[in-house]
Amino acid sequence: MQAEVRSLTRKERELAQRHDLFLTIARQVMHEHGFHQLTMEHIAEQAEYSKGTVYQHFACKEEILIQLCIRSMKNLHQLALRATEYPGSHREQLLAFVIAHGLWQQIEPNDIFMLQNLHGDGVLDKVSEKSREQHHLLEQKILQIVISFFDNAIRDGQLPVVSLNAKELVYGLWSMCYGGQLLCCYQRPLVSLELSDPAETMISLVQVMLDGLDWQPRMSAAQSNQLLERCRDDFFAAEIEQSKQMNSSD
Amino acid sequence: MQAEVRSLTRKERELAQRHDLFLTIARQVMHEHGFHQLTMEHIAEQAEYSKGTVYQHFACKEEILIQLCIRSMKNLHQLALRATEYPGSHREQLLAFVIAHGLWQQIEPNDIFMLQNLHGDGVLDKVSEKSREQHHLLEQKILQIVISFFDNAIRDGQLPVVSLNAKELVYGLWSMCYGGQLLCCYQRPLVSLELSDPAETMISLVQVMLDGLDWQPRMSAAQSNQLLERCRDDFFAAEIEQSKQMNSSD
DNA sequence: CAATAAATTGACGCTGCGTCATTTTTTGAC
DNA sequence: GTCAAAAAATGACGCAGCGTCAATTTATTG
Repeated sequence: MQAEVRSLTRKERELAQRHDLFLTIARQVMHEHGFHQLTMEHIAEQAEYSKGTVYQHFACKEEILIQLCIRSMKNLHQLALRATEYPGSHREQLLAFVIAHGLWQQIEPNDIFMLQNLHGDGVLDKVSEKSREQHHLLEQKILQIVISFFDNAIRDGQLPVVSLNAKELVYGLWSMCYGGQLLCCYQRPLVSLELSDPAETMISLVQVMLDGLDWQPRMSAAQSNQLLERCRDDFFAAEIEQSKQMNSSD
Repeated sequence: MQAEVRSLTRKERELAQRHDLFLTIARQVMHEHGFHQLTMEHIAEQAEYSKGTVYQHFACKEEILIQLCIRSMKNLHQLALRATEYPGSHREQLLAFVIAHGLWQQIEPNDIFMLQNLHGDGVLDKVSEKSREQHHLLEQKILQIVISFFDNAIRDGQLPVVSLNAKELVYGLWSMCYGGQLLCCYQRPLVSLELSDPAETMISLVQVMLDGLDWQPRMSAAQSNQLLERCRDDFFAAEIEQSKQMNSSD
């Protein structure tokens, strides 16, 4: 019985290991040549397996993409959870998340391309129901954390209730962060805006938005910079290190 | 001589007409089935020409896409130009543009998909230098108009100079509007945010941002709504009508 | 009307997806 | 250790769609 179990787990380990190998190779190829250059043959070749074996793990190219996206979003989710633990005001916690979001992008700039491709036409249709659900759930979890920052601030009287509710404000924040990341990827249109540090600019822009909401306590530019440094060099250090290791192993 | 000229122009007219026909069919197919379902064969078939003839007009699928994007962005450019003529404060002019942007999206929701696909992986690489330049130029022109709203407001002392300059603020505005449009397209993730009217929400969010900048004169919710109605029902009526006609002819 | 130029066609080669019958490897009973 | 049954791996195959180009059709002109 024990032998049977051990045997099964060895098999399973091998399977999981290969699954990871394929994902890792796919990621590398995608980052070097883009999603549309990624071919199942190429992955198989690189991994020294045949195409059929790759197809035993992933029903299609798109399935590989979404699994890589899920991997990346798990990192973001970790960062979001960590941000809820930031010792400070609700406003600082939200900003910690925005900073984490920027760091997440900086650690692996190509991941945002994957996310963009995931929403490209016909991709989500081809993907397995399971992966789609997993991705959606992860997105909802992150979203819920961000909503809670707003809800908590409203509850504690630090964010006055205006015509916009918490969810609408999250829509704005999400739009700006996501849109900003995409624009940075596009590169071409942005050069004329001469941004020296888009991630830092984004933090200031979020501060402007929070000021517009009159979210207390307000923060000076110096306080904002201090928060950024604390988050980057200290508070998220462990998560960043972990992400970096995950990515460098590819 | 005249006969020769007349003959040439007739030829040219026919050519231009067919060029438009192909674009129009491509647009329709894309809106019905998405970019990756668009095939040169299909276009040729629908237009009752052969594939080779389509290839005399467009070197590849991607060239069709970018030309459609250029078409759509010309509409947006018209709206931006019109916004500069809005009789009101600089703040109102900027908001008029944001409103126009929302209307532009509402008139043809699928156009934003085209723009997203344009930035998808490997698309801009395949496109002709000429189209890429044309697209870029159009984008720059629109961007320049938006920058000028900020510059003018700063010059006239209505927008106090803060740590962010005009271009950085445009980055924020653009990120939010563009990101918001994309999120609306994705549909799935947004349902949990329960937005009744994303376009209207976006205007309020921009107002929040402008309040955060302390851009004078401030506007009440009532004034904001009034501006929206004036823009939608009156000020941009001609441009909207024109766009609608262009799109319905497909 | 014929010669020439221009436009149009669709068969062809190619790449890459996804399948599945065949081959190879692993397993476990004896 | 041997062998039959099960599991895993393989790559040839069919298919779709891109882009090309030699051959054909249509238009122009002296």
